[in-house]
Amino acid sequence: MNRTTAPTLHDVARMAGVSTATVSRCFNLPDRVSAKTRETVMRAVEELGYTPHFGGRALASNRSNTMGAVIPTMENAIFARGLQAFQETLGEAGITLVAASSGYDPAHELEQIRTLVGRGIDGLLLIGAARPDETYAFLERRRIPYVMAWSYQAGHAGCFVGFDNRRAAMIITRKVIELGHRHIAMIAGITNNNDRASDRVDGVRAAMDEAGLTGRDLRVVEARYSLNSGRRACLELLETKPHPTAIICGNDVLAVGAITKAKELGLRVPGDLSVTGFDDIELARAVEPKLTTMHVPHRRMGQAAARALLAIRDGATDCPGTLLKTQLIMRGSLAAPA
Amino acid sequence: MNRTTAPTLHDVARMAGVSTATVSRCFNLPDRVSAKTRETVMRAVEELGYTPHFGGRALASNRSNTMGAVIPTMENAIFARGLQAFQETLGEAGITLVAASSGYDPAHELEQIRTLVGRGIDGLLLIGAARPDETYAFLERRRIPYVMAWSYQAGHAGCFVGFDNRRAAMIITRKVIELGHRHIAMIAGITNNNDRASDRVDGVRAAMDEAGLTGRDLRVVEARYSLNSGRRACLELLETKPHPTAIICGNDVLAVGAITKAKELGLRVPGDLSVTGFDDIELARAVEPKLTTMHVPHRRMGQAAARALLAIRDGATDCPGTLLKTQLIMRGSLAAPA
DNA sequence: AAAAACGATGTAAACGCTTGCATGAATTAA
DNA sequence: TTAATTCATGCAAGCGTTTACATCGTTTTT
Repeated sequence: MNRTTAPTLHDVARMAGVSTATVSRCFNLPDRVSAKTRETVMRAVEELGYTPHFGGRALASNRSNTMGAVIPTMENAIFARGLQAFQETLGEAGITLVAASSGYDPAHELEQIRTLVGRGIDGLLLIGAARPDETYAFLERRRIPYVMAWSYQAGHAGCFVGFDNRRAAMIITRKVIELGHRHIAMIAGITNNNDRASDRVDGVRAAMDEAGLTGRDLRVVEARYSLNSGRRACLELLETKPHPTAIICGNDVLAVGAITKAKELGLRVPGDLSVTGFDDIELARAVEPKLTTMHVPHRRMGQAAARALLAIRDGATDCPGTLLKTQLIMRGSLAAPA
Repeated sequence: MNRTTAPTLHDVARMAGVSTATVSRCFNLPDRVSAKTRETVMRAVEELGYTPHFGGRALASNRSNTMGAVIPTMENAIFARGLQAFQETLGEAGITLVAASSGYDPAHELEQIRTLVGRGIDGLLLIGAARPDETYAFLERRRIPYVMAWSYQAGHAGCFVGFDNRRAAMIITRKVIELGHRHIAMIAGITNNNDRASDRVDGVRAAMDEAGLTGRDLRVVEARYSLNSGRRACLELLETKPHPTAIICGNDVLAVGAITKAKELGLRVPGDLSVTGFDDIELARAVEPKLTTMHVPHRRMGQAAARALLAIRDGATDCPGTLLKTQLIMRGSLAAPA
């Protein structure tokens, strides 16, 4: 036995005393092989420590059993969690994940997509819908099945597995207004090239309109995804008069940053200032007061995305997209104004 | 993915009026081809929209330009952050990342490693050193270069890119003792199959010994990686007399859980109870009081791991491992006992 | 001017696997 | 008993690339 090179189908076949075809079938169509033979083969597989060679497999079957994902960054807990679930679900189906990150840059995203496609993926997970036509054109030309997560744009072509960011933001804003707040401010994520962030701003605006409050009553500051940006943005909002009595944040991290800053400035939360988040990550329950936020089912989204991609692979013709529900979670950081 | 229409090397060769070998060389050894020919070939490549087929390439060259990573879970911020940096550094070198997760289960880790190896990776990132001999044997037999991150076991074979968990835990414990604490407890991560967690416990014990405190003075409770587990563990520790005056936690998440529980129970932190963390994730600065913790350079670790793997790929013979430094960050959650 | 060296290109054999088709044995139907 | 059917397995032709090795002009050396 040659110990220096990986064992091949051939080695297994020889050891088990069968043909390579039979060994191959043991892996791919187990019920086409008699139980006895299968057992012999599997014993040889064990003994040799055989693992199928990806290249050979991809070449012969025209399938890579690999799916790609390009997300903004794994450092953001919501994507990390979604990606984890995506990978787990894929793994159950024998698919491995190839991952890349775009750093929120559409040009870089396209570059990453190109690389993954060249690597031979059977499907692709993307985040949101805001990207240049060029990217969509590339995907169409190469016939790569893809799903977009975290968004759900009814008018947009393609397959979505996400939720209605705008509507969710409306719901949380309605609650804020219902409690009596009139001076409302928003700390939004960076909206450039980010439909999730901009939809949330739109949603807040829409709810204000609906309640007869004018856009002038809403001050919006954009901030990068970090506690410190949230703190800075909060400070900026509190420097001008009249103070807002409630700050609606585009995500939990910004909200927690805002809360800590507000407390540092001697404000009571929610007594003097209410703050709301969005996402419901673990952080939301670590801060005092606990964060009132919009719960997003990140894990379920990752799972659903994986299932959608698997369905397409298995021949689903129409888009097996999913519109997920979010849920308003009332905790301590939102109350009626003083 | 429709590969039946994808152009092949052959198509390019025919169009350019050369052999497939020449086309291949245009990609891999451009200076072995005359400028004129190369230009003709590249024009054909452009026109056909040709992209090399990954499977064929991997099969023929026995190289994939792909590296793998098997981490416990991406949902843990420290791994997500390290993986992100790992992927970025790899990307700069034209390598793509294939990712899988083990869920902290050694058997599952081996399974994932098998899959990735079968997929044809040129190198592998693993977390920690605690895994069965079988796994190491497999890697050796398949001659897969690998590095282990988050740990640094001097006596252990293999290449480490990590830090000394034991020593770091000693340092933070010394500080706790130095401030006057004598009744100390620890909330550790699950130590089973986790050398980072068990090294941290060892470190705490060692520092206690060093100070002449007996092991009896240290109560250790293990807890899963979640806020709630930290809360439960904290409660458990506070139910028995004498109360500890300081709780050393194996990671920040547990520490934050402990702090929130302590505050709920009406204890002042750090007045009645000091709490320390480990990792220094963003959460550590979101809680009140801010967490005294051991800073771990997760991103630098991911980068260093990528660089080590690239060095090995490029022929480095001795292990290009790295021992990273951690740093004690004093914030508000640790003070002298009342 | 002949010999040697070189450079550009082509030839063809792998690489490890899947799969349509063929084969032959075992089972069932007639 | 014979023919038809089923089932397990083997045979062998690819799949798209890379890469020794061979080939054949061209240049350099002697």
